[in-house]
Amino acid sequence: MVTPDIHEISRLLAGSELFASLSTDALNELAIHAEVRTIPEKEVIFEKGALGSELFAILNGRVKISSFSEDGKEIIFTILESGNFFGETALLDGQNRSATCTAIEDCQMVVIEREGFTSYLQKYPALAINLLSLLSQRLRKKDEQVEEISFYQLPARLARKLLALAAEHGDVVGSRIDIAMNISQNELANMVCASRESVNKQLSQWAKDKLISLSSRLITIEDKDRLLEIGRKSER
Amino acid sequence: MVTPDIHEISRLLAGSELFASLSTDALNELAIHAEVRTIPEKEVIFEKGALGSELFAILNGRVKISSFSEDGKEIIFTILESGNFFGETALLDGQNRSATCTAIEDCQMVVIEREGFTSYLQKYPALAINLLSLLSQRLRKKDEQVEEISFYQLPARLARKLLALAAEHGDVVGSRIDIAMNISQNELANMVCASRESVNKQLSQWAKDKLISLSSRLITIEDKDRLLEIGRKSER
DNA sequence: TTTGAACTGTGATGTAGGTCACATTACTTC
DNA sequence: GAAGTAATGTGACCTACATCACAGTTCAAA
Repeated sequence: MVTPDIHEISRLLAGSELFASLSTDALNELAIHAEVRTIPEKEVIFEKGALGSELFAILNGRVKISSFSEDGKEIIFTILESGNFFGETALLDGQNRSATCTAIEDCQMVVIEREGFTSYLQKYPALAINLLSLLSQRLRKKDEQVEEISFYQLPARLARKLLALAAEHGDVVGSRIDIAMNISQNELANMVCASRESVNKQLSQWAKDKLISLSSRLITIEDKDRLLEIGRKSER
Repeated sequence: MVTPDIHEISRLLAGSELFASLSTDALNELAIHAEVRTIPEKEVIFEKGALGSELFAILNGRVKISSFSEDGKEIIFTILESGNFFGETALLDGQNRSATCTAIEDCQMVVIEREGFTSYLQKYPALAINLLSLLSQRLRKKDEQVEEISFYQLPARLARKLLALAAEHGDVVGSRIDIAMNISQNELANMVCASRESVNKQLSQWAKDKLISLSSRLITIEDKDRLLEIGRKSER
């Protein structure tokens, strides 16, 4: 665990969607309650149901937010990356962790404890209002997630997820987009509520049809328009 | 549209989960920006995609929050009643309405416009913090909704939904619980992401097995324990 | 008190996609 | 480089539920 000086932490915080709008003085004040933490790939940061009220702001690396059923099935709610934050739910409503969070790459985070944060919220209403806006957007996204699961069938869901991953985490290479996150087809299946086998078959089919190309752990979107098309039609 | 005096509105606001903790003075101040509105059964209060930034606090009656697919399928996210509020998403993140809202009974609401509300948020950080906590709880509930859809199959989903409706909106009559909301089996199906026919067949079966009893627009839970059991097992 | 319209009940049929059971390939680490 | 583990690819089979197509009921309004 590295702990740089206050001004360094303050500078790092300014890169987070949550704290971006705060003044340097305000950030310095918050930085007192913060520390920088390094987390290796595959480490579980917290588990659903656990106690805990730390807030995490990602400096670099990626994290998955997921939940597991009794018999071990996983659903991945979202993947977060540099600039995003998480852990706010348990912090704000005082209950247990609502989902499990796992590093899918080596990560660095700024970690803030509840006390520091809530007193700070009270002092800087602008932060509270910014957070309200961000939470609203998250609610909106979750509504969309529910809609996708219930309205669309697998091909549309998968096409949409690929496009969303490309937009959020992809690298544009000419007219193609690489999705090179540290994600297996199994995890991709868990994002679209489908079995690994079904996802694999659909991806293979699309690879044959030149909509995408597959190489190990890398999906490249070759024909964005046709994927968009598939994502639009085929309602359930 | 009835518009009672400020003190009356202020008194009504105090009954809302959102404003309950505010002082009388603070409520009076907010009441200036509020009006009382009466909405008849079946009226659409706002539609997904529309512009609008009013916040609604329900005084009495019930409302459904839902969304429709291209080809007319509906998914009902939640049913809200007296004491609940809605409309905050578009207000807080400044985007369009994220879902459609329809009165399922005659309703009375207190309606507050964005300007009044946001200036107020800034002035009373306690309100902001209360709202943050409530939004977190809503996020938590949405996560659960996604989990239910993807982990459980119809019987479990339906059993859980009946129990949830009973807990939130039911009337206890001896050892039974009546769910007498103004809801058709079709709408119940839309709450559990299933077809009306499947829901009907499952309900009929349970009625035969004396787990529930059905009379027109009224479902009575006769054997809560067995429903709980069904809600627990039968993972997908 | 009749007459639509909306809701409920129930069988027959179809299918998306899950599950199972492997084979093949890639990635680690010794 | 060998050996083990994790990830991918692919067919055969099965089942939960949707869809379809009615018939019977209840409700409202005329």
